[in-house]
Amino acid sequence: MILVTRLLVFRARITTLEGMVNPEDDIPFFGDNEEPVQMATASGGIAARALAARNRHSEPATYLNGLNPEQKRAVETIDGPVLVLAGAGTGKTRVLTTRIAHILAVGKAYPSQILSVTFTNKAAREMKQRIGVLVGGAVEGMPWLGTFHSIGVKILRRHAELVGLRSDFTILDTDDQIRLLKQLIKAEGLDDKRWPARQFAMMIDGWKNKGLGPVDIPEGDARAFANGKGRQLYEAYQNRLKTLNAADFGDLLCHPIRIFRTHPDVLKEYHKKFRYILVDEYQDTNTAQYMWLRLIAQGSHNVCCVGDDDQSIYGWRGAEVDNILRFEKDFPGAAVIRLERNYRSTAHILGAAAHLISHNEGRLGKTLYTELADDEHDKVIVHAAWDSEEEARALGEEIEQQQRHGHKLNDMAILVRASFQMREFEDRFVTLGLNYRVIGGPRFYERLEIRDAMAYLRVVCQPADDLALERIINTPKRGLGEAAIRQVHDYARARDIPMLQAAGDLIMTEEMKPRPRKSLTDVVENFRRWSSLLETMPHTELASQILEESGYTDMWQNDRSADAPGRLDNLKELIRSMEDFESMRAFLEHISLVMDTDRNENLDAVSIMTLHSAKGLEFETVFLPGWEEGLFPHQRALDEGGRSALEEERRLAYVGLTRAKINCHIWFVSNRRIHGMWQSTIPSRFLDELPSEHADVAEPESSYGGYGTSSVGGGYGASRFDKAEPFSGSYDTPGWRRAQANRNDATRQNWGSRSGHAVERVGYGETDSGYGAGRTSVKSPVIDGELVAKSVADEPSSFTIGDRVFHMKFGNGNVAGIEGNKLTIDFDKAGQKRVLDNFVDKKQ
DNA sequence: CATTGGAGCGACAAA
DNA sequence: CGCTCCAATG
Repeated sequence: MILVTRLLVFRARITTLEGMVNPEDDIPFFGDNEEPVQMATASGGIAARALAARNRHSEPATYLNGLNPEQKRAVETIDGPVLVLAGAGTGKTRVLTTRIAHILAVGKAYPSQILSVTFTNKAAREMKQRIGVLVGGAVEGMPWLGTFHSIGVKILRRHAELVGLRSDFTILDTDDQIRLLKQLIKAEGLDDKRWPARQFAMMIDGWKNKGLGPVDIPEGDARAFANGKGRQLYEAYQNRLKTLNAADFGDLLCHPIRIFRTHPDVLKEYHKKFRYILVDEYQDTNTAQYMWLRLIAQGSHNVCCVGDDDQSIYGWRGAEVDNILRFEKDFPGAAVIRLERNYRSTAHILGAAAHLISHNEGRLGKTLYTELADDEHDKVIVHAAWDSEEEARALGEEIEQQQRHGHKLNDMAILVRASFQMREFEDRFVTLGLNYRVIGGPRFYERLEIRDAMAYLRVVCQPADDLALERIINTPKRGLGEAAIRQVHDYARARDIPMLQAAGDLIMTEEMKPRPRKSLTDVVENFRRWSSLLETMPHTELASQILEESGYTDMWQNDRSADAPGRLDNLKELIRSMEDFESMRAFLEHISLVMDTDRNENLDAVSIMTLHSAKGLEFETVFLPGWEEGLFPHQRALDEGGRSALEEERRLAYVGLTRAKINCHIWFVSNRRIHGMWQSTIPSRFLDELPSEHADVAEPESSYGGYGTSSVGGGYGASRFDKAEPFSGSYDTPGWRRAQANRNDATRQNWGSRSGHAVERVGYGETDSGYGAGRTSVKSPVIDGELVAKSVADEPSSFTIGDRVFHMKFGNGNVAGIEGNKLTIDFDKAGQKRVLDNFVDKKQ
């Protein structure tokens, strides 16, 4: 009852607002979904109640309670440009959401007049949910809360015709993009092996990240691909997209920018529209996003960007940390607010992270502090494991241990550098029966059968979608082979019409052989019928009808292979998930933009995800496996990117550490399988950047220990880590120094001796000695003049077929084949394996 | 035209 | 290792 009263008061307040707003300022925009919203609904909301309370007693709003002075300032400074430099765990999201609540509460804007941009769908979802807590149902009136891409689509659909598209354009994913590019490269008469479409797709992505169209790209870039045909191909690609009525991810930003620039009247609408602009993760904006934002922000100047330069991890995607550094120049008079009090992590975790990140040079420099005492908490713990299998096993045991101590699986996460690391954990957890959830891993919508089904739906919704048609025109098999498809394709290209239309024309002629002609007629008629049902039949029903009538479900039912039933299940799941959308088009748009599905929200499960997708999240316990040179920092960063790439890797490590609230466990292994071959690895340099006051090495003898006891070929002696002393100062022999200088070799090989005595752990004395400048030639690691390993065989292998050999992991075996320095060995116990010759000893 | 097997190759991160 | 592409066969 009391609640109801408060809501009424709040509602009254909103009504007043309506009165206050100059009608001119609120030009009805897109109508339907943007009616002025009733802010408080049955669910109420803190801000709503707070405001109600304030109205009665003139008290400060309670939603501001509990904010520290800086946070409060960031929330209340709503007019003019504001830059919030918010370190990890300093309540960034809270500031953003409270700020929105505040803007609404003081009546400065309608929910629909706030533009709020995030990077990931997850962040958008979370923000929406948290705003909902504050302002209740008013959040439903915020159509402009979303990712750059989803907001870009929304704008583009409204003005598609200004860039030569129709508003029902298709959004192509990377896969479609590559297939299309491959066609174009071939059509140009180029060798698609020499000029891989994948690489060209990346170049185009890069250009679009900078907001460059075909005419804008630098001459050098244009020449770099396909014998100087780069620009021409890019142009052809854009033209083809137009014909296909399609846009790729980059276009979702670039097209709106072009529209804003060429149509000031359109831009003006948005200037009036967006009274307040908020941007999350500003350090990750790329040039295109930055331009987009600046164009829009010219209107109100009420732009608030929140970011942390230490968490900039998307440089490879074109992010410009500069954007955050030059904010004050771009928006003169900007208020800059620093949030440095960390509410998330223990002092140990914070201390470890801070020390690590201090090795970076290019940063604004913030000092995070916490008021949590650290004497009762564990340090960051570093574990060593023999290989990735054992890493998974030990990590699994650690999780079970935690579980026995009453910790929820939901509070634990495994954060990996690269997604291929995930599988090992999944395998292990399946055998353990441990619940896990993979976030952003191999995704539902990337499965073959799902993509096929989607292709059918795409053609029905958007008949010009040739890529989709080509995908399924002969799936299931209908006798429309390469020849027939080419015929349709050529016919279509010659007349510049969509393939489906071409097919429709072609079957009326005598040009085709009878058999394919009959099949093609069926296809064309089917699609015509399905399209005509689009407006009348419920979309889920239509979808299952399409899959039935096309013979697609039959195809899998007749399939005797083991995974066919699973695929049928997935198709059912696809149809089921369509129910949540109001139309087939809405469904298609959703999945092209947000590929992630997290079902089973209420299941208690460990999360497995990449470090990149972990940004913004937090967990009680965080596991960070795979801290080895070459994996983390990643080899490509070491080889190509120089110092800045390495610093980005370090920021990634920083992000990983700062996800943890209480416990943080790091793992490194000495053997990892890369490309199916076992390679020896050395611990990541980042481990040496953890200060010993905040990081400990796990005792090898603890419950998960037993490194040397691999099941295969076991009993080859003590663990190499028995005497590991990771944080014990530096080694200083000449050979050690040379080894360090050379450690940027393409392959990290067999460090230390193989005879079982203590391993020489990397003890970088000074941080800048081992890497950075001066990598002129690639050499193999050398210890005291002895060549330890080499990645490329420049001389014949010293082994011959039939040699009896011994391998650390697999035990004894016979050499069965030799290719360069790669040996195929029949092991007595482990079967046939391929290994590098450095890892086996010849027996006399 | 479809199926099959083998060679060859490749890979980081995401909307 | 796992995928795609190609050539050789049914």
